[in-house]
Amino acid sequence: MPNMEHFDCANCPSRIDSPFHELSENELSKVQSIKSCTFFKKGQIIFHEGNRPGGIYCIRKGKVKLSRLGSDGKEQIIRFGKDSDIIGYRSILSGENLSATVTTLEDTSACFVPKKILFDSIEGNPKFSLRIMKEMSRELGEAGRLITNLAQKSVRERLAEVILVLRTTFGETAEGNVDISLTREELANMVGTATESVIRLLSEFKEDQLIELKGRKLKILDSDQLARIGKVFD
Amino acid sequence: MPNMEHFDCANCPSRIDSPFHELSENELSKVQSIKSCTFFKKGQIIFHEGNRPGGIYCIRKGKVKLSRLGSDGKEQIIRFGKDSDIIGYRSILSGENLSATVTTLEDTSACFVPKKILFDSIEGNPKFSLRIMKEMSRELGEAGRLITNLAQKSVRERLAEVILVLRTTFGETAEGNVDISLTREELANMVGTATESVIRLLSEFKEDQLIELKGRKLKILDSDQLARIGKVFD
DNA sequence: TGCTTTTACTGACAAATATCATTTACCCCT
DNA sequence: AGGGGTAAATGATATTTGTCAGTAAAAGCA
Repeated sequence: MPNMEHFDCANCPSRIDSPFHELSENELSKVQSIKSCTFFKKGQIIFHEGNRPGGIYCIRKGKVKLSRLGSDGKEQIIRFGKDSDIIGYRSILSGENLSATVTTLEDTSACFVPKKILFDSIEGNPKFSLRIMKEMSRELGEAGRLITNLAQKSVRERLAEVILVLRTTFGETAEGNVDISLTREELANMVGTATESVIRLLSEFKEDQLIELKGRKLKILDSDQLARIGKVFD
Repeated sequence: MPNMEHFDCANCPSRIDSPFHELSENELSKVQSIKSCTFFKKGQIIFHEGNRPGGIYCIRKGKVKLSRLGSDGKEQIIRFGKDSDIIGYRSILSGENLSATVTTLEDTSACFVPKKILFDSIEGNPKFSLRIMKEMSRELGEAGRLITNLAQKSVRERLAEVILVLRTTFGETAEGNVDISLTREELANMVGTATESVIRLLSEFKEDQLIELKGRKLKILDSDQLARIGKVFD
């Protein structure tokens, strides 16, 4: 049973970047009074693909992966969520089942907002609606890029790109490592390849002094060269 | 220079299925008075990736493909649009450049709605907003499925699935052919493979009596077996 | 309709990647 | 801090898919 605590939205640093930033004081206090905050340990599942959620989660602090099962039962990581991201809203808005499973990658605290509040906010505040739409638009653009990469790039290219994307998404620790800990299998499940291929290619990148590896800690040494390998132009 | 004509939204059969169905008579008449209808011949480009559109198009009648250029300059077909679909709204809503090029696959008539009207409709009508969000949610779900397939399925599996998806999307002609005409290269640009591979696999499917081929006309003979090959369970 | 350009097809070969089996390392838990 | 269990690494091999070259067919246009 997850730990509960009632955080204050008004002081939540993650709110500034979330759609809830668009709400009036009044609207926010309604969210505040109804939401519930939950603590998830690393590896816990927040949402399960196929279920119908009763609301969304707004991530206060933490990291999660969104993944789907392919037809062979293999996990495919679609995207990540971190501080201030909201998850589960796609399913709520479309009225479909959850299309992805959400799993924490480290200890995470997130606030559950019942769907009624979400719909009320959309009903009453066009700025909030627009903010949600903007978020979805961004995600759709991102999905299109991912589709093109998966369809056209080689495994080697995709892995190089994934390494760079991870740094962009999660940043670096004080020691200069990419600030996310993933297994080789999870990397493979992002790239869409076999775990062994990821292992071999990482060794190659390490051999070529593009990255440094210490267990799951990964440091980027030559991002220019990685970008060239991954054909990342932007 | 495309041909112009002013169609009546109120009588537009495509409006029923589009987000504009949510507008009041008043709101609709404003759209009606400002929109402009355009005729595009087969093969014409409606939107060009990277540009900033001044509004969206609502497809009255026709078929289009949405595609992006990969880093090697190869086309990737992301999805299709047909009667009652709206295109270009992602870019308008996110404020980003167009992420895809839209090209007509046959003669198409579509109505241009300036972005101001779109924003006004969102501002003034939450039902319209919700309808747009629902549409985007559906697309995001679809994108997630596509990502998983591209990452995990073999070329053979993907082609089998694509054939079935095309029939679901476009239906069949009176003769029983899938009601869309695509080149082998375009099929390859959906599947994410080389044109030669598509040609070989199509011949194989034909050999195995799963499909019938006459030039670009394609008839599905055994959709169950195709679904099994493509690992399509739903 | 006939002509020109594009598209479709075929084969041979090369390259990339998956698969399977085995060993080694390391993570995590109590 | 030790040890069981999972993850990582490596090698050998099979399979899939891409590439290149060349020919045949068909679509589109004057």
